[in-house]
Amino acid sequence: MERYNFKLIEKKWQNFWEQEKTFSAKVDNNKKKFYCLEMFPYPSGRIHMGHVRNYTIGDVLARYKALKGFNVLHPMGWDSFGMPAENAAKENNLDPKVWTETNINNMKLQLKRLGLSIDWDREISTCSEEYYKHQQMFFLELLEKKLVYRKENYVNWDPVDETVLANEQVIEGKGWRSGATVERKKLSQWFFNISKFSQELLDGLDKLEQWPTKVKTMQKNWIGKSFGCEIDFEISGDLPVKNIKCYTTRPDTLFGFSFLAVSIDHEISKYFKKNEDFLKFKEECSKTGTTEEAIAVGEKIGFKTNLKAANPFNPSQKVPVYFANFVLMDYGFGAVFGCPAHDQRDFDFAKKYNLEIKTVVRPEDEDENFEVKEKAFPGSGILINSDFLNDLEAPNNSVIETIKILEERKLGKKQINFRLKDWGVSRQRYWGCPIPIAYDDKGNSYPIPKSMLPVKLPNNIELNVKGNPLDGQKDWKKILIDGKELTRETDTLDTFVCSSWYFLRFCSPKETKYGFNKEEIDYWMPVDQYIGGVEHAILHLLYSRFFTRAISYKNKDINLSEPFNGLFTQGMVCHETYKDSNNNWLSPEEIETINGEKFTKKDKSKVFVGPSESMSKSKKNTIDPENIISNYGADAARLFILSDSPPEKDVQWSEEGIISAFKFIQKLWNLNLKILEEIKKDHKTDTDKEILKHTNKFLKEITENLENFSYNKIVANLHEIYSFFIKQTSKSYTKKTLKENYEKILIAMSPVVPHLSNECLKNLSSKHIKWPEYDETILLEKTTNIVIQINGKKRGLLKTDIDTSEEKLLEKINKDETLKKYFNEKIIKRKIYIKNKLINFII
RNA sequence: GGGCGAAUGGCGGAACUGGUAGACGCGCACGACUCAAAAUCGUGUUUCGCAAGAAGUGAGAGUUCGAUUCUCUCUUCGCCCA
Repeated sequence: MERYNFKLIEKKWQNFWEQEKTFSAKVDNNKKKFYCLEMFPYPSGRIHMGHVRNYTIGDVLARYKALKGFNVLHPMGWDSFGMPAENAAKENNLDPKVWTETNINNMKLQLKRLGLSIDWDREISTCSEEYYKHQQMFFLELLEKKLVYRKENYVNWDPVDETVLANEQVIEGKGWRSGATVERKKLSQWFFNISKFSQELLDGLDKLEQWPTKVKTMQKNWIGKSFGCEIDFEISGDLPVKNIKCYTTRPDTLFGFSFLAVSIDHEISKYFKKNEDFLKFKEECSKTGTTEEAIAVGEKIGFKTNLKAANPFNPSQKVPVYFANFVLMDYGFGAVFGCPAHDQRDFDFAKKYNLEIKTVVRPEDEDENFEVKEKAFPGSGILINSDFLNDLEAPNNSVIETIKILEERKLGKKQINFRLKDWGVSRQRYWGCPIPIAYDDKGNSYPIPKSMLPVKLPNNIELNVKGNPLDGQKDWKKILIDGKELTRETDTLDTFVCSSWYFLRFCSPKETKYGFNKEEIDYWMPVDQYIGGVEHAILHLLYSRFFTRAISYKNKDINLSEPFNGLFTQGMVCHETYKDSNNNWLSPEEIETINGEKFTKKDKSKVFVGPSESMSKSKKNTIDPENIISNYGADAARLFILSDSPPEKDVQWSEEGIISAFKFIQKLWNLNLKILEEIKKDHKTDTDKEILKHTNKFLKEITENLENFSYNKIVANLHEIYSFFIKQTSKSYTKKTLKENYEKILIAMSPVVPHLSNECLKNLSSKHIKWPEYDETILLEKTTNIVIQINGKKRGLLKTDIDTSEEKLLEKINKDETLKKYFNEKIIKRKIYIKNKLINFII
């Protein structure tokens, strides 16, 4: 048998597609469009298995839709700004630009070897001036529309490296590189007013029918709409503070009130500027990180003031006012009232400072003497010890009732609050899109005129400096606007900004006047299917949903709302983990299997096999896609990455699996050779019906599985139809039927194994390739197997004509010898007959 | 602590709106080819049992003629949030 030369054939087709520009997309108003997009990669240097899976899933869909007659847009680009480039450049003394471009070239070659149906003419890179120029323009536009503003905000500060850290660079409260304890530091930063769209972003989720509910729930929780009220607390004490406003979702627990806590940035802190103890306390607070998690996990500490807050329902009750580290200024009013019995944070705080813990809600199965002791009880129940609020059902009824009373007495008012905070986009880094702003010496900001864009990043600068390298660029920082000498902003934009509009840029990547061309986005947008990892379920997707709205805001010409009509989140690629007897991780290459047992190649010692986990360098269980493609070919890699698990779940990579896929490719090739021989002959008898039936059944199943993202089942379909055809070729058939049906099968499998399929189709001299429709009428069966159940247990199968009447079936059953023993002259109490499926006798 | 989801052979996983549990693949066993091995092809493969048969979809209950599928309780695991 001729060996299938995947290297030659895959290369041949990849060249063909490139030369013919097979996947080049053009606006065609007579054709229905399909925009298929996978999350673009960060150019780390090499593709990994996660990419292979992501892009194979997308490619199967794009190729299928193209065969279905859609005008498909399937682009690819690079999310090429960001910290890894800056870090790598620092370590190896390189220019981040050179590092990034080298990586892009390398990864592009790797992706091309996968045989993806990508329109490479639309390739974009977010670190290119042609890209970020438009991003700066958008920034200025949003600034004009007052969707961008500047304010002071906390950052994670590494005091040793003198640099700002991203949340993921803070590991257990320490800087990832220096190991120094991270501090909170206030910096003036730029913000996108995403919270203005909170309600819209929430409402929009309901329209996204083709999104996983899981992702929608996550976004809902992130936006965090809450229903509550603001309460005005009367303050007494030695300071000129009359009132403090609090936001609460649980006003019904007011009778459990035992302290009032405000953020260290609350406006009353101005009276404590000279208080040594307060300043010390403030410094203490700065040692906890800025994440919500760090604040939640960290110790709750407070600073007691001499102020007292009165309970609005009981003005004679006066409780102390504290500054507390767990109260955030940007949520509500930066002040909360403490009810220790029914909130764990308040409880911890009350325990520490010996404050009263008064129970005001009892669980339904407890009586009025119920008392909170070991931990807070935040659950639902019945109000107690609450005067006129007693016996209300908490929290549903009690919250509404309490707000009504507070409003009547003019003590507070109903308020909706969102957890979603504005998006801080300033990053104190070099390798990002410069923010097009300049300052005068008083710190006033000026937008850089659009005619002066892009603000280019300076090349070849010294990166091994403390803080932001752009800060040291004295010449670069100087700028003259309208005769005024100003200093440039040295912060760059968060890379999430780059990925918030790249899908628009893909529609018209060469447009020079603006970030996109209106006609092109009108045709292509929204993305019909977006595919990527669930790790971007919140931020990237939410920011993109914000960006399309922000661009459309106050703009008559542009009306974009949801950027991604369909979303699919694929699972991770996992692999077994290996350790040697010294508990060191071993990579799959260091291992060999002898008689089913695994040993190290080096010294033949025993290998301990651990559970399959997502591929990571630290566990050494990664597989390099490049080796896989070189050894087995792109088609085999594609086939296997799809085969074992549904795309939304994790898949386990295994040596056996890829080998099996590789063998199957060879089998398909052998089948092709056999059929090419057979169709030269002419047979007189025919078993055409069999071929027609199987082919149509296959086409029906594969089409349904493609539509439902059941790509793992497609592989099963391919195996089944192969088994049928390899047997069928030894039977008789007419030449024409064999050729026609085999051709349909080749087309149907081409989204999964495009190189092999196209080569086989070419050998058959096939033209006019389009998705083969199946014929339902061929699939109609004349007979069916009816399940015979007795008391719900399967006791036999009877082959009968389709739509057999109950009487006729009963006649048949009575004649059946093997079924007789089960009835055994017993009385049939009941019969359930489901036509063409089963009959159940209750005896 | 809260939310979401999952649990099916030795393994990955099928089973449409409640109707033949285990498709397809891996692994394993046996056979053919071979001096032999690999490759390839064929057959078998949920468990117990020689068989007839019985049990069986994380555990326990419920609804139903009938439950992997629906409801409730619990256990374990995963993801996200705190």
